[in-house]
Amino acid sequence: MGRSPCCEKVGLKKGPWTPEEDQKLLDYIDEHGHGSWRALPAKAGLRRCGKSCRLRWTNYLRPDIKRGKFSLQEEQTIIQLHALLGNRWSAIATHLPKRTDNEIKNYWNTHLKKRLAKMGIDPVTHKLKSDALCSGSGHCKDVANLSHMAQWESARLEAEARLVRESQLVSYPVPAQLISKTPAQPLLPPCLDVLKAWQGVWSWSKSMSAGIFPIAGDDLESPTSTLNFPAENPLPIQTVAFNESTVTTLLHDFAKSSATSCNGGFIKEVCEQMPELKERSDIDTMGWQDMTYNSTESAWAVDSFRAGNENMPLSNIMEGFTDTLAYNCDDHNLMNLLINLDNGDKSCSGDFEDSNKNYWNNVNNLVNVWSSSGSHVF
DNA sequence: AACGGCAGCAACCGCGAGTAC
DNA sequence: AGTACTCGCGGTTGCTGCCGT
Repeated sequence: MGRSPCCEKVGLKKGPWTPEEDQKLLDYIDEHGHGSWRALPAKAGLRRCGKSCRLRWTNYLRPDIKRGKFSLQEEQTIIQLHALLGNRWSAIATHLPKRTDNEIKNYWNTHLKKRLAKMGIDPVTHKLKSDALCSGSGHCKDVANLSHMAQWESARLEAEARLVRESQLVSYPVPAQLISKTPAQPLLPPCLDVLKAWQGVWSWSKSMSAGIFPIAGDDLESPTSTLNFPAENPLPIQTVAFNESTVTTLLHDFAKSSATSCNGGFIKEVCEQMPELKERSDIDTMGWQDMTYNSTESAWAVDSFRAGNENMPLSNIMEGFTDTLAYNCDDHNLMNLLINLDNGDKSCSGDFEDSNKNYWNNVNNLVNVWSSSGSHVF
Protein backbone atom coordinates (compact mmCIF):
# COMPACT_ATOMS: atom_id res chain seq x y z
CA MET A 1 0.00 0.00 0.00
CA GLY A 2 1.39 3.36 -0.97
CA ARG A 3 1.58 6.37 1.15
CA SER A 4 -1.74 8.00 1.74
CA PRO A 5 -2.01 11.61 0.69
CA CYS A 6 -2.01 14.16 3.46
CA CYS A 7 -5.36 15.36 2.22
CA GLU A 8 -7.73 15.03 -0.67
CA LYS A 9 -6.11 16.85 -3.53
CA VAL A 10 -9.30 17.45 -5.43
CA GLY A 11 -11.19 20.62 -4.71
CA LEU A 12 -8.66 22.08 -2.34
CA LYS A 13 -7.21 25.50 -2.88
CA LYS A 14 -3.49 25.98 -3.34
CA GLY A 15 -1.30 28.99 -3.70
CA PRO A 16 -1.26 32.29 -1.83
CA TRP A 17 -3.59 32.78 1.07
CA THR A 18 -6.23 35.50 0.95
CA PRO A 19 -6.89 37.81 3.91
CA GLU A 20 -10.28 36.12 4.35
CA GLU A 21 -8.65 32.71 4.66
CA ASP A 22 -6.12 34.07 7.11
CA GLN A 23 -8.89 35.52 9.22
CA LYS A 24 -10.79 32.24 9.24
CA LEU A 25 -7.71 30.37 10.36
CA LEU A 26 -6.87 32.96 13.01
CA ASP A 27 -10.42 32.99 14.36
CA TYR A 28 -10.59 29.23 14.55
CA ILE A 29 -7.24 28.77 16.27
CA ASP A 30 -7.95 31.65 18.59
CA GLU A 31 -11.12 29.94 19.72
CA HIS A 32 -10.25 26.25 19.60
CA GLY A 33 -6.52 25.92 19.22
CA HIS A 34 -5.27 24.07 16.20
CA GLY A 35 -5.80 20.55 17.53
CA SER A 36 -5.49 18.10 14.67
CA TRP A 37 -4.29 19.93 11.61
CA ARG A 38 -5.86 17.35 9.40
CA ALA A 39 -9.28 18.00 10.82
CA LEU A 40 -8.88 21.75 11.11
CA PRO A 41 -9.71 22.93 7.58
CA ALA A 42 -13.16 21.40 7.58
CA LYS A 43 -13.96 22.74 11.04
CA ALA A 44 -12.64 26.18 10.17
CA GLY A 45 -14.45 26.29 6.86
CA LEU A 46 -11.30 26.40 4.81
CA ARG A 47 -10.79 24.65 1.49
CA ARG A 48 -7.16 23.97 2.25
CA CYS A 49 -5.29 20.89 3.35
CA GLY A 50 -4.22 20.67 6.96
CA LYS A 51 -0.61 20.86 6.04
CA SER A 52 -1.13 24.13 4.26
CA CYS A 53 -2.95 25.50 7.29
CA ARG A 54 -0.19 24.45 9.63
CA LEU A 55 2.42 26.08 7.42
CA ARG A 56 0.46 29.28 7.12
CA TRP A 57 0.06 29.42 10.86
CA THR A 58 3.61 28.54 11.87
CA ASN A 59 5.32 30.66 9.25
CA TYR A 60 3.07 33.65 9.02
CA LEU A 61 0.03 34.02 11.26
CA ARG A 62 1.42 33.01 14.63
CA PRO A 63 1.35 36.05 16.90
CA ASP A 64 4.89 35.58 18.22
CA ILE A 65 6.57 36.13 14.90
CA LYS A 66 8.88 39.00 14.21
CA ARG A 67 8.91 40.06 10.59
CA GLY A 68 11.10 42.44 8.71
CA LYS A 69 14.77 43.00 8.26
CA PHE A 70 17.25 40.84 10.12
CA SER A 71 19.50 42.73 12.49
CA LEU A 72 23.25 42.48 12.28
CA GLN A 73 23.21 40.50 15.50
CA GLU A 74 20.74 38.06 14.01
CA GLU A 75 22.85 37.72 10.88
CA GLN A 76 25.91 36.92 12.96
CA THR A 77 23.98 34.36 14.93
CA ILE A 78 22.67 32.67 11.81
CA ILE A 79 26.12 32.44 10.27
CA GLN A 80 27.67 31.12 13.44
CA LEU A 81 24.93 28.63 14.09
CA HIS A 82 25.01 27.50 10.50
CA ALA A 83 28.71 26.83 10.89
CA LEU A 84 27.90 24.72 13.91
CA LEU A 85 24.71 23.04 12.87
CA GLY A 86 24.57 23.12 9.10
CA ASN A 87 21.21 23.34 7.38
CA ARG A 88 19.27 22.50 10.48
CA TRP A 89 17.00 25.47 10.22
CA SER A 90 14.64 24.53 12.99
CA ALA A 91 17.53 24.14 15.41
CA ILE A 92 18.91 27.49 14.30
CA ALA A 93 15.50 29.07 14.68
CA THR A 94 15.31 28.05 18.33
CA HIS A 95 18.16 30.46 19.01
CA LEU A 96 16.55 33.33 17.13
CA PRO A 97 13.48 34.36 19.05
CA LYS A 98 10.43 35.08 16.93
CA ARG A 99 12.05 34.00 13.68
CA THR A 100 10.79 30.96 11.81
CA ASP A 101 12.96 28.29 10.29
CA ASN A 102 11.49 29.05 6.88
CA GLU A 103 12.35 32.71 7.17
CA ILE A 104 15.88 31.95 8.28
CA LYS A 105 16.31 29.43 5.50
CA ASN A 106 15.13 31.91 2.91
CA TYR A 107 17.33 34.63 4.32
CA TRP A 108 20.31 32.34 4.26
CA ASN A 109 19.71 31.25 0.69
CA THR A 110 18.99 34.68 -0.69
CA HIS A 111 21.36 36.88 1.30
CA LEU A 112 23.91 35.33 3.59
CA LYS A 113 25.05 32.47 1.40
CA LYS A 114 25.73 34.79 -1.49
CA ARG A 115 27.44 37.31 0.71
CA LEU A 116 29.81 34.74 2.15
CA ALA A 117 30.53 33.34 -1.29
CA LYS A 118 31.30 36.79 -2.56
CA MET A 119 33.76 37.22 0.28
CA GLY A 120 35.54 34.03 -0.65
CA ILE A 121 34.10 32.03 2.21
CA ASP A 122 32.63 28.67 1.42
CA PRO A 123 29.08 28.86 2.77
CA VAL A 124 29.02 25.12 3.33
CA THR A 125 32.26 24.67 5.24
CA HIS A 126 32.55 28.28 6.45
CA LYS A 127 36.20 28.19 5.59
CA LEU A 128 38.10 30.72 3.57
CA LYS A 129 38.59 29.57 0.03
CA SER A 130 42.05 31.13 0.07
CA ASP A 131 44.29 31.32 3.07
CA ALA A 132 45.48 34.81 2.27
CA LEU A 133 44.00 36.22 5.43
CA CYS A 134 45.72 33.65 7.56
CA SER A 135 49.27 34.56 6.79
CA GLY A 136 51.25 35.74 9.73
CA SER A 137 48.36 36.69 11.93
CA GLY A 138 47.84 33.43 13.73
CA HIS A 139 44.18 33.95 13.17
CA CYS A 140 43.79 30.61 11.46
CA LYS A 141 45.06 28.86 14.53
CA ASP A 142 42.41 30.57 16.56
CA VAL A 143 39.80 29.64 14.05
CA ALA A 144 41.04 26.07 14.17
CA ASN A 145 40.69 26.10 17.92
CA LEU A 146 37.23 27.44 17.66
CA SER A 147 36.45 24.76 15.15
CA HIS A 148 37.28 22.19 17.76
CA MET A 149 35.21 24.07 20.26
CA ALA A 150 32.46 24.24 17.73
CA GLN A 151 32.42 20.48 17.57
CA TRP A 152 32.06 20.38 21.30
CA GLU A 153 29.40 23.00 21.20
CA SER A 154 27.55 21.15 18.51
CA ALA A 155 27.64 18.02 20.59
CA ARG A 156 26.54 19.99 23.60
CA LEU A 157 23.62 21.47 21.76
CA GLU A 158 22.63 18.00 20.72
CA ALA A 159 22.98 16.75 24.25
CA GLU A 160 21.00 19.62 25.71
CA ALA A 161 18.28 19.22 23.15
CA ARG A 162 18.04 15.57 23.97
CA LEU A 163 17.99 16.28 27.68
CA VAL A 164 15.06 18.56 27.15
CA ARG A 165 13.29 15.86 25.21
CA GLU A 166 14.14 13.05 27.52
CA SER A 167 13.35 14.97 30.66
CA GLN A 168 9.78 14.76 29.53
CA LEU A 169 9.90 11.05 28.83
CA VAL A 170 12.28 9.19 31.10
CA SER A 171 14.44 10.02 34.04
CA TYR A 172 18.03 9.99 32.89
CA PRO A 173 20.28 7.94 35.14
CA VAL A 174 22.19 10.88 36.56
CA PRO A 175 23.91 9.99 39.81
CA ALA A 176 22.26 11.28 42.93
CA GLN A 177 25.29 13.29 43.98
CA LEU A 178 25.25 15.09 40.69
CA ILE A 179 21.63 15.97 41.03
CA SER A 180 22.03 17.22 44.54
CA LYS A 181 24.95 19.44 43.58
CA THR A 182 23.39 20.79 40.48
CA PRO A 183 21.62 24.08 40.98
CA ALA A 184 18.37 24.47 39.19
CA GLN A 185 19.07 25.80 35.74
CA PRO A 186 16.80 26.96 33.04
CA LEU A 187 16.85 24.66 30.06
CA LEU A 188 16.52 27.49 27.63
CA PRO A 189 18.13 29.44 26.28
CA PRO A 190 21.33 27.45 26.25
CA CYS A 191 24.57 29.27 26.85
CA LEU A 192 26.30 29.60 23.53
CA ASP A 193 29.73 30.20 24.87
CA VAL A 194 31.48 29.18 21.71
CA LEU A 195 29.41 31.67 19.83
CA LYS A 196 30.45 34.36 22.21
CA ALA A 197 34.07 33.42 21.82
CA TRP A 198 33.53 33.35 18.11
CA GLN A 199 32.08 36.80 18.26
CA GLY A 200 35.28 37.79 19.94
CA VAL A 201 37.25 36.50 17.00
CA TRP A 202 34.87 38.16 14.65
CA SER A 203 35.15 41.41 16.47
CA TRP A 204 38.90 41.14 16.51
CA SER A 205 39.15 40.22 12.87
CA LYS A 206 37.03 43.21 12.01
CA SER A 207 39.56 45.52 13.48
CA MET A 208 42.56 43.62 12.18
CA SER A 209 41.58 42.82 8.66
CA ALA A 210 38.97 45.43 7.94
CA GLY A 211 36.17 42.94 8.16
CA ILE A 212 36.74 39.30 7.45
CA PHE A 213 33.00 38.99 7.92
CA PRO A 214 31.59 42.18 6.46
CA ILE A 215 28.18 40.84 7.12
CA ALA A 216 26.17 43.95 6.78
CA GLY A 217 28.20 45.76 4.22
CA ASP A 218 29.17 49.32 4.94
CA ASP A 219 27.35 49.57 8.20
CA LEU A 220 29.83 47.27 9.78
CA GLU A 221 31.23 50.07 11.80
CA SER A 222 28.24 50.03 14.06
CA PRO A 223 29.47 48.07 17.05
CA THR A 224 26.96 45.37 17.62
CA SER A 225 29.26 42.63 18.74
CA THR A 226 29.10 42.22 22.46
CA LEU A 227 32.77 41.46 22.87
CA ASN A 228 35.78 43.41 21.78
CA PHE A 229 39.38 42.55 22.39
CA PRO A 230 42.50 44.57 21.78
CA ALA A 231 44.59 43.48 18.85
CA GLU A 232 47.59 42.66 21.02
CA ASN A 233 45.50 40.16 22.93
CA PRO A 234 42.89 39.18 20.44
CA LEU A 235 41.51 36.02 21.93
CA PRO A 236 40.18 35.78 25.42
CA ILE A 237 40.42 32.52 27.27
CA GLN A 238 37.31 30.88 26.01
CA THR A 239 35.74 29.22 28.96
CA VAL A 240 33.39 26.55 27.80
CA ALA A 241 30.60 26.12 30.24
CA PHE A 242 28.74 22.87 30.45
CA ASN A 243 26.34 22.15 33.18
CA GLU A 244 26.76 18.86 34.91
CA SER A 245 23.85 17.16 33.30
CA THR A 246 25.18 18.13 29.91
CA VAL A 247 28.62 16.77 30.60
CA THR A 248 27.07 13.62 31.92
CA THR A 249 25.14 13.20 28.75
CA LEU A 250 28.10 14.15 26.62
CA LEU A 251 30.40 11.61 28.23
CA HIS A 252 27.62 9.10 28.01
CA ASP A 253 27.46 9.73 24.30
CA PHE A 254 31.21 9.52 23.91
CA ALA A 255 31.20 6.14 25.54
CA LYS A 256 28.55 4.98 23.18
CA SER A 257 29.86 6.59 20.06
CA SER A 258 33.40 5.41 20.56
CA ALA A 259 32.48 1.89 21.39
CA THR A 260 33.36 0.56 17.99
CA SER A 261 37.00 1.17 18.78
CA CYS A 262 36.89 1.07 22.55
CA ASN A 263 34.46 0.55 25.34
CA GLY A 264 33.37 3.01 27.94
CA GLY A 265 36.62 2.49 29.75
CA PHE A 266 37.97 5.15 27.49
CA ILE A 267 35.93 7.74 29.31
CA LYS A 268 37.30 6.56 32.57
CA GLU A 269 40.84 6.74 31.25
CA VAL A 270 40.32 10.20 29.91
CA CYS A 271 38.90 11.29 33.20
CA GLU A 272 41.84 9.87 35.05
CA GLN A 273 44.13 12.08 33.01
CA MET A 274 42.32 15.08 34.39
CA PRO A 275 42.82 15.63 38.12
CA GLU A 276 39.55 17.40 38.60
CA LEU A 277 37.68 14.54 37.07
CA LYS A 278 39.75 11.85 38.70
CA GLU A 279 38.46 12.91 42.06
CA ARG A 280 34.92 12.51 40.98
CA SER A 281 33.51 9.30 42.27
CA ASP A 282 30.62 9.80 39.87
CA ILE A 283 32.66 8.37 37.06
CA ASP A 284 32.54 4.87 38.44
CA THR A 285 29.09 5.37 39.79
CA MET A 286 27.93 6.08 36.32
CA GLY A 287 29.28 2.82 35.13
CA TRP A 288 31.24 4.06 32.14
CA GLN A 289 33.55 1.13 32.48
CA ASP A 290 30.81 -1.27 31.57
CA MET A 291 29.42 0.62 28.67
CA THR A 292 29.66 -0.60 25.13
CA TYR A 293 27.79 0.52 22.14
CA ASN A 294 24.83 -1.62 21.35
CA SER A 295 23.24 -0.87 18.05
CA THR A 296 19.89 -2.16 19.17
CA GLU A 297 19.65 -0.58 22.56
CA SER A 298 21.56 2.59 21.93
CA ALA A 299 20.74 3.49 18.38
CA TRP A 300 18.97 6.54 19.61
CA ALA A 301 22.14 8.10 20.95
CA VAL A 302 24.06 7.59 17.76
CA ASP A 303 21.19 8.81 15.69
CA SER A 304 20.98 11.89 17.78
CA PHE A 305 24.53 12.77 16.94
CA ARG A 306 24.30 11.82 13.35
CA ALA A 307 21.00 13.43 12.69
CA GLY A 308 22.40 16.86 12.58
CA ASN A 309 25.94 16.13 11.65
CA GLU A 310 25.81 14.14 8.50
CA ASN A 311 29.08 15.73 7.49
CA MET A 312 30.62 15.15 10.84
CA PRO A 313 31.07 11.46 11.58
CA LEU A 314 30.79 10.41 15.17
CA SER A 315 34.48 9.90 15.36
CA ASN A 316 35.03 13.55 14.66
CA ILE A 317 34.18 14.48 18.19
CA MET A 318 37.05 12.30 19.19
CA GLU A 319 39.18 13.62 16.42
CA GLY A 320 38.57 17.09 17.72
CA PHE A 321 40.60 16.00 20.67
CA THR A 322 43.12 13.93 18.86
CA ASP A 323 43.91 16.62 16.35
CA THR A 324 44.44 19.12 19.05
CA LEU A 325 46.23 17.02 21.57
CA ALA A 326 48.44 15.26 19.12
CA TYR A 327 50.25 18.51 18.61
CA ASN A 328 50.51 19.34 22.25
CA CYS A 329 53.75 18.02 23.66
CA ASP A 330 52.65 18.69 27.21
CA ASP A 331 49.95 16.09 27.20
CA HIS A 332 51.86 12.98 26.29
CA ASN A 333 49.83 10.52 28.26
CA LEU A 334 46.51 11.59 27.00
CA MET A 335 47.97 12.25 23.59
CA ASN A 336 49.24 8.71 23.33
CA LEU A 337 46.00 7.36 24.56
CA LEU A 338 44.13 9.27 21.94
CA ILE A 339 46.60 8.50 19.20
CA ASN A 340 46.22 4.83 19.96
CA LEU A 341 42.52 5.17 19.90
CA ASP A 342 42.53 7.02 16.68
CA ASN A 343 45.18 4.82 15.09
CA GLY A 344 46.48 8.00 13.62
CA ASP A 345 50.05 8.81 12.75
CA LYS A 346 50.29 12.13 14.48
CA SER A 347 53.64 13.58 15.36
CA CYS A 348 54.36 16.17 17.94
CA SER A 349 54.92 19.56 16.50
CA GLY A 350 55.52 22.81 18.23
CA ASP A 351 53.76 24.87 15.59
CA PHE A 352 50.41 24.60 17.23
CA GLU A 353 51.59 24.35 20.75
CA ASP A 354 50.62 27.74 22.05
CA SER A 355 47.21 27.90 20.58
CA ASN A 356 46.46 24.34 21.49
CA LYS A 357 47.60 24.91 25.02
CA ASN A 358 44.96 27.53 25.16
CA TYR A 359 42.46 25.09 23.83
CA TRP A 360 43.45 22.44 26.27
CA ASN A 361 43.33 25.03 29.05
CA ASN A 362 39.83 25.73 27.97
CA VAL A 363 38.90 22.12 28.31
CA ASN A 364 40.38 22.17 31.77
CA ASN A 365 38.46 25.32 32.48
CA LEU A 366 35.41 23.41 31.48
CA VAL A 367 36.16 20.87 34.13
CA ASN A 368 36.94 23.56 36.68
CA VAL A 369 33.69 25.27 36.05
CA TRP A 370 31.92 22.00 36.24
CA SER A 371 33.62 21.03 39.49
CA SER A 372 33.24 24.35 41.21
CA SER A 373 29.82 25.57 40.38
CA GLY A 374 28.14 23.75 37.60
CA SER A 375 26.77 27.04 36.46
CA HIS A 376 27.08 28.85 33.20
CA VAL A 377 29.62 31.55 32.76
CA PHE A 378 29.44 34.86 30.91
C1' DA B 1 5.14 51.41 -22.25
C1' DA B 2 6.64 46.73 -22.94
C1' DC B 3 9.59 43.18 -22.08
C1' DG B 4 12.95 40.09 -19.92
C1' DG B 5 15.88 38.96 -16.14
C1' DC B 6 16.41 38.61 -11.51
C1' DA B 7 15.77 38.52 -6.43
C1' DG B 8 12.94 37.67 -2.59
C1' DC B 9 9.77 35.07 -0.34
C1' DA B 10 5.53 32.32 0.50
C1' DA B 11 4.04 27.98 -0.23
C1' DC B 12 4.38 23.21 -1.70
C1' DC B 13 6.35 18.53 -1.80
C1' DG B 14 8.44 14.43 -0.21
C1' DC B 15 10.56 12.15 3.35
C1' DG B 16 11.52 10.45 7.98
C1' DA B 17 10.41 10.05 12.82
C1' DG B 18 7.17 9.35 16.19
C1' DT B 19 2.80 7.58 17.70
C1' DA B 20 -1.68 5.33 17.90
C1' DC B 21 -4.16 1.41 16.97
C1' DA C 1 4.82 -6.56 15.28
C1' DG C 2 2.90 -4.35 11.61
C1' DT C 3 0.32 -0.74 9.59
C1' DA C 4 -1.67 3.72 9.16
C1' DC C 5 -1.55 8.23 10.41
C1' DT C 6 0.25 12.83 11.98
C1' DC C 7 3.59 16.08 12.30
C1' DG C 8 7.85 18.50 11.46
C1' DC C 9 11.75 19.32 8.64
C1' DG C 10 14.51 20.59 4.67
C1' DG C 11 14.67 21.12 -0.29
C1' DT C 12 12.46 23.06 -4.03
C1' DT C 13 9.12 25.56 -6.78
C1' DG C 14 6.73 29.24 -8.55
C1' DC C 15 4.54 33.73 -7.93
C1' DT C 16 5.30 38.65 -7.45
C1' DG C 17 7.47 42.89 -7.78
C1' DC C 18 11.49 45.49 -8.99
C1' DC C 19 14.89 47.07 -12.17
C1' DG C 20 17.33 47.76 -16.40
C1' DT C 21 17.02 47.97 -21.30
